[in-house]
Amino acid sequence: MARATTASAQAWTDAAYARFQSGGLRAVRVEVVGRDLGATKGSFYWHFGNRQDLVAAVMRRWEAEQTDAVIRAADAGGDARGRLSALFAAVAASAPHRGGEARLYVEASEEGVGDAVLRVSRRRIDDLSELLVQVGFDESEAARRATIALAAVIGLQQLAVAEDSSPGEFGGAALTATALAMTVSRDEPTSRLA
Amino acid sequence: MARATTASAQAWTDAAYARFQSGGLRAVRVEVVGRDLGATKGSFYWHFGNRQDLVAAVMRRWEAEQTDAVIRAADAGGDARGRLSALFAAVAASAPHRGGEARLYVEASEEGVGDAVLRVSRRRIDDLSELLVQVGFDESEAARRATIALAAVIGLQQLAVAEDSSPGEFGGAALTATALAMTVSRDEPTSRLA
DNA sequence: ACCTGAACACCGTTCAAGT
DNA sequence: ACCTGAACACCGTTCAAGT
Repeated sequence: MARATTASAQAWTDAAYARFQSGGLRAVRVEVVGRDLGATKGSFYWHFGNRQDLVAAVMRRWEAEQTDAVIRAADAGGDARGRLSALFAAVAASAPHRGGEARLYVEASEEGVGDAVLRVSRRRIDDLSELLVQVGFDESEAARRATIALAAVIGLQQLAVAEDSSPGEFGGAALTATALAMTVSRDEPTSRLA
Repeated sequence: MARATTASAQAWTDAAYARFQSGGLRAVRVEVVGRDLGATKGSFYWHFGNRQDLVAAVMRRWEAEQTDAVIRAADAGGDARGRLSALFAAVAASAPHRGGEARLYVEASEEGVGDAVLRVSRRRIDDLSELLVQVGFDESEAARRATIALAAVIGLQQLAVAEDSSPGEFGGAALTATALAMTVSRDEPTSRLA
């Protein structure tokens, strides 16, 4: 309806999203984004209740744009095993998301928008889990393995962030291959180890 | 030497460490810690160059206190296999470190003290790696698997933080058992057992 | 040598006032 | 309806001044 309103709130969200992509949620500051926009803080507080609302808008956009490009990369074709290795390779290749996702889990919960990140995580676990069922795991074992695999990806991102340097010891193809092997192999009866 | 100086800087570090333990590195703020201490910011800037120095002192303490209680829990006895499962169980049991370590990877790198967290991580990887060598993996495969396992632990912490609730779907014993099974099993690549 | 207190910059938030 | 500009609170940092 109010086109101008929508456009202007949109402009704030656009500019905030750009800041988010390069510097994480913490880079989404009202004053800085306003400067990008050539607007004052008064303008912002007309369109949004507070900074958290802007952060929430950024996360809504992020969640919507998580059209799961990585997962789709694995849908290229082939059997479940081929798709699995394509998926792991795609994740490894997209790892240099330096500014964004690695920090997102902690930041999102600190900013009160952890739920968006959780929904995306669960979706990824579900997708991976489905592939694991296709290679012979039962549902619950597949779900657990998918969870661990996603956790490993997240953890490697954390380690890479702490490491700071770009390629680093936590990003190699060898690690990806190992992670895949750990996810799909099972010579040990789980019962015997617990 | 200057006993008073040492004591007072010590007092700042003590109070800062308490804040860190309950609220992470971000809770280490000069004004707040000063309030805890009944001192002014002027006092702080006599003992420290800036806030980062205080954060660094906190991290030095943290690293020193990482006497690896978890790893030692695994040293209780038994063979490598038993120690491995004890280690995983101990990690799972100590997971509810709500205030501290989960946020540490991101926070530490943002505060410029990511190296401390990296050193502790490498130490943990080395310890786990050694156990994996004892159950038959070669050095490099063991190192990779240990890295993935640590990453999974870190990632599960991230997910739990995002989830916010205490017990949660990312902290169960079943997941721990699965992680252990994934770490020690290998029917896929190097298929021979001795 | 150690500390206080006031000042400044930065950013989130509010609000009276403009158009 | 939409925005400006000034104000305030908060916190990191500096510094002249006290003891």
